[in-house]
Amino acid sequence: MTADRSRLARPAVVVAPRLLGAVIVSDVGDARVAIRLSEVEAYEGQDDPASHAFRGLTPRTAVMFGPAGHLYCYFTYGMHWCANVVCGVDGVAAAVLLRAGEVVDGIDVARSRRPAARKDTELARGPARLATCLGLAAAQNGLDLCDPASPVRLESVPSRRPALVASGPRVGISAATELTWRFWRPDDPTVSPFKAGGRKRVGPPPAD
DNA sequence: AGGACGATTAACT
DNA sequence: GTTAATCGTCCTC
Repeated sequence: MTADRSRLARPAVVVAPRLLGAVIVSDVGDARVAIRLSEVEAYEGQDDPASHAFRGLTPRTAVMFGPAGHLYCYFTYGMHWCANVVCGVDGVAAAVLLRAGEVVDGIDVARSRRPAARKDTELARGPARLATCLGLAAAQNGLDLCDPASPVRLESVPSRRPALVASGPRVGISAATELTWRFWRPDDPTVSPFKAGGRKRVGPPPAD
């Protein structure tokens, strides 16, 4: 069952924990890969200094400002693609970064796209790894995940927030590190390792 | 026009 | 534990 758009048209912080256990299905490249999500992060747009949309609408962030249920793909570190589910009402930027999951279909295709993975739990353990498994890049930016005819879809979104959800600071950011907007399934082996965010400090250490 | 930096990963010591 | 890879985006001249 493809996701109901109205359930995604809420703040990213509300939607994010509810996507744990949901399945994203990709038919990109005439091969199917499906991933059950185990780790996500919420980004709330113009109020959130860690969000790409913090400084307003640009060509890159335009999809984040659009209606919920679309795919926001971005390129980072000169080599990696990452994928988000757009949330919130039309005109308000919000998105959930898909950080990790378990490959539940197309495992041979996922392995071929991720030759460096030594174990199946590493295939989609990290946002760029997850996007690579699914074959997501620029061409998939903006796709409608709620359309049953779309090559990339969101399915099996739980009707209720899962009973077991862990939360903590988001990974790899240097602003708003006090917010615990990363959500994951505790004890799931596909959850990515935590890395403290931001670039290395230069200058005196923080005053306690 | 120039430069700093990044919602990361893999391969090192 | 550290670091190179690698380029689009955005900010500041």
